[in-house]
Amino acid sequence: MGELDKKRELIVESAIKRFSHFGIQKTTMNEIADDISVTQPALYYYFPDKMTLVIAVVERIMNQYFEELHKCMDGLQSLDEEFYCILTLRKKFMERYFMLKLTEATQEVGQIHDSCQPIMKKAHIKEAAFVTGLLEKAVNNGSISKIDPHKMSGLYIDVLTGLSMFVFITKNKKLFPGNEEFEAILTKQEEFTKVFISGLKTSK
Amino acid sequence: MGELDKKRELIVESAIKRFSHFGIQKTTMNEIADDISVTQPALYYYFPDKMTLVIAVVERIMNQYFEELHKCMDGLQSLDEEFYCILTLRKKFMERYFMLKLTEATQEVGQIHDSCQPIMKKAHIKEAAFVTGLLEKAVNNGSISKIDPHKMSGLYIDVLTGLSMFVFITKNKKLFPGNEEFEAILTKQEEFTKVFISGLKTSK
DNA sequence: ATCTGACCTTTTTTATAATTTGGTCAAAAA
DNA sequence: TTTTTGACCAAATTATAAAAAAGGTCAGAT
Repeated sequence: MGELDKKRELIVESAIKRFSHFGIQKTTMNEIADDISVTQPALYYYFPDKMTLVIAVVERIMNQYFEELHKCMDGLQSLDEEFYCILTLRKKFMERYFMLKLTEATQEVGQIHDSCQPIMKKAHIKEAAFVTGLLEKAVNNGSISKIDPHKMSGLYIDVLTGLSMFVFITKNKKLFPGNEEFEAILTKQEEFTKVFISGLKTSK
Repeated sequence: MGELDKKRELIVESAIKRFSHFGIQKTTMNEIADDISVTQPALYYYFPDKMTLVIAVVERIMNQYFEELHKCMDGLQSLDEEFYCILTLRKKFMERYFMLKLTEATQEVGQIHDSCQPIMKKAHIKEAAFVTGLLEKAVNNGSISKIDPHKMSGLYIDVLTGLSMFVFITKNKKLFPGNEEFEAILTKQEEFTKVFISGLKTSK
């Protein structure tokens, strides 16, 4: 890793910290510049604009997610275990990066968030493909019936996301969701997963 | 029905029309007064404030929903048919009364919407109880396994609502959702319902 | 190749005035 | 007595303009 990439890393790390805590909108390029003890124009030597930096940050987070996803999946056998692992990891990342509003439960439509859309879509497809893989394995196992893995993985992830939004919107009268909200989400998702897997065993 | 109630009806009907089209916030008491050809203070003889009128409107809508729900349920046998009927009716009402934002997919927290919360909660409980009844019947039928009807009905409705929010938030870049969005919601809900019912047959 | 100070333009914030809206009340009309 | 009105008020909303802050550029220093 060259000196240039090393500095880029430094910038991204500072950005992740500030974005996670204050949100993207409330973080200025000046603050990030101060963090790494350079003037603000120096930042623009490494990232042409804020949008590019945001994308780099989101990309890094999603990569980390998939890295941990593969790691925690190690040694698991049943679909139940695997799905539970996904739910837990999702909760972890949702709590950690809630302020980035990547699932944009709000509709403060900044062009910044629009720029994240392609990368989030890519991540969504990747995650769906991963779940599809798990389902295909289970089908071949014979542990579930011959459903359409692609279709079912999409449905599964959409419901998970939908349940998150449901809890955030209906129970989130406070400014920020607390541990209770994240726990409520996980509980609902677990309940759903149980029935869902049962359904996959006999469906069609 | 006395003369007083008749006029109240008139006011509520005008309010429903304007609320459905322009939303609650963008409808003024003056406009409603004009609709029924009286001055604005006359309105306050029938409803002490706007909040009370809004509640009357929402109550009327929910009553209509449950009335139609019972009606369209007539003669249906299987859980599949009954759930499909619910989905269709939900779509109908969601399309018709979207502008009231009763599920508040937005977080424009007006005290007006807060005042609707109790009545919406009541309606939610009522709907959940209704679905619970369907599930109990199915359990006694033997058409599904001995699950917890109360818990499963809550889960089912939460997922339905979550899927609505999911589509609205992720696909609604336009100001208003169109027919495509409502269709997308219905499709997802149908797919989910299929697996869900399968799951109920073998769960636990 | 990396960084800075000076500079520019566009957004966002702030402060303030104008308007609208929800709501009240004494008195008139029915 | 029941219903409606015109006149009125206070709070919320909107409109406008000024001030500040933000993103971004660039020639030149290191």
